[in-house]
Amino acid sequence: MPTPRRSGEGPAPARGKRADALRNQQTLLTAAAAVFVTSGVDAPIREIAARAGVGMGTIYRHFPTRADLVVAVYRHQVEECAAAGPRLLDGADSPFAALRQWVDLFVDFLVTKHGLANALQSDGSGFEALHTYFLDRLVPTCAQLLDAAVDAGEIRPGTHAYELMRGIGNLCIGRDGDPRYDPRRLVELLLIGLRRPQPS
Amino acid sequence: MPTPRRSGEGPAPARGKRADALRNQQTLLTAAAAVFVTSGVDAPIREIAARAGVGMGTIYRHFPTRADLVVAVYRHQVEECAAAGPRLLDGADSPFAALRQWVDLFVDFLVTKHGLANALQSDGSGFEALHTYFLDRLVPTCAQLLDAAVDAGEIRPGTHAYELMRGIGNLCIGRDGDPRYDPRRLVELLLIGLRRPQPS
DNA sequence: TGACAAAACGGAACACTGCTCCGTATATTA
DNA sequence: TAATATACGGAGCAGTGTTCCGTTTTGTCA
Repeated sequence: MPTPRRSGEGPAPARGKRADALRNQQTLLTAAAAVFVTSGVDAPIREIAARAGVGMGTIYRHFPTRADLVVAVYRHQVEECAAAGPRLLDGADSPFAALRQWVDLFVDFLVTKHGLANALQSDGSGFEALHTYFLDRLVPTCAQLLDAAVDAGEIRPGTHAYELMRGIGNLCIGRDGDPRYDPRRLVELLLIGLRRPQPS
Repeated sequence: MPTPRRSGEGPAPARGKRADALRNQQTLLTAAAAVFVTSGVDAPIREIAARAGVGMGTIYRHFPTRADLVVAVYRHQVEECAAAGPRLLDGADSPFAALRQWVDLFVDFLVTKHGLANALQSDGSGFEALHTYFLDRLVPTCAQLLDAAVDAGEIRPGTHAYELMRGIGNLCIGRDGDPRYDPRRLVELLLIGLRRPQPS
């Protein structure tokens, strides 16, 4: 019955993989999540492997680049964030309010992940894919909210979702816990800057 | 005559240093500047040493941390930027215009230095001093411009220069040359966000 | 069940980088 | 010129990313 037939190629077969491989993949995700919390997303690979009780080879086999691992760990939350856009658009008082709420969501996500915002913009070796995944996944949602706010006349047109997302991500970079620097305040400033001068 | 007496301690004696030491220090600055352009401010120390034709020990003796070297290379430009504040305040049409011009100056400086903005916020080992120097040097100037604009009623009070500077610095982080991301546009948005809703 | 092939594992080993340490070379002074 | 303080050079250690291959485990089939 568990015929491992795989007609096409597709992104996520997960069929035909050996039981130990599946087990280890899960173990690695759990270990990585834990290590990310304590040591940040750029923790030594060895540390994650040790935590999971596997060898270095295993980690690289499952997650060829660091970005693959980070994406896997945070995939759920990113997808959730992407999905929240339309919902907020429906529920909020105005498109701009929805945009603001959504941005808050995104910022909350970033600031609670030690070093993630940094990694997102890092020009380091294994992080491009991370950058790409986040942007690919979230820019469309952001664009939808942005467009709605433009259509409603609440904000000036001309700003691209890609640029805004990167800007917000950038503002979230920093040693966490500095009371003199709160990304939220600056992000708020950025959003205010988007507004139409006069409500027409 | 060149009595090497040094009464106190002070920051910059530079007296009594051997001729070769002085020469090497200069050579290192030149080499570092060149390497920073091609390989970024986080180029391998070995590369800089090789370029200068000196050993590793020499570089560490003159510049104990990476930040010391980076600061030394860019000191002139940073001081210049700090000094430009008052001048702009005098010459511009309004304090806000002066602030904008000054920010432009700062952004221009950052975006033309490969990886400098990154390093400024890096939580890496040898970069804290860099962060500190830039902020110590530029925050007062920024605060002066900010206060003037507040006093003139052009912008809302409540924003701190430190936070603004860090935000601007953060926005300048990124792989340079991405046509879809222009720090200047976002910085402009930030400045617009600072303005008073109604010119009172 | 037992044997065999494919899949997966583990970790030694290599490369690269930051940084230190100390024997050697050079400048300065008397 | 001799003596001494300074400065130099680079080998060497430590931490990390990444690869490679001999060994082990799993799944299959007779």
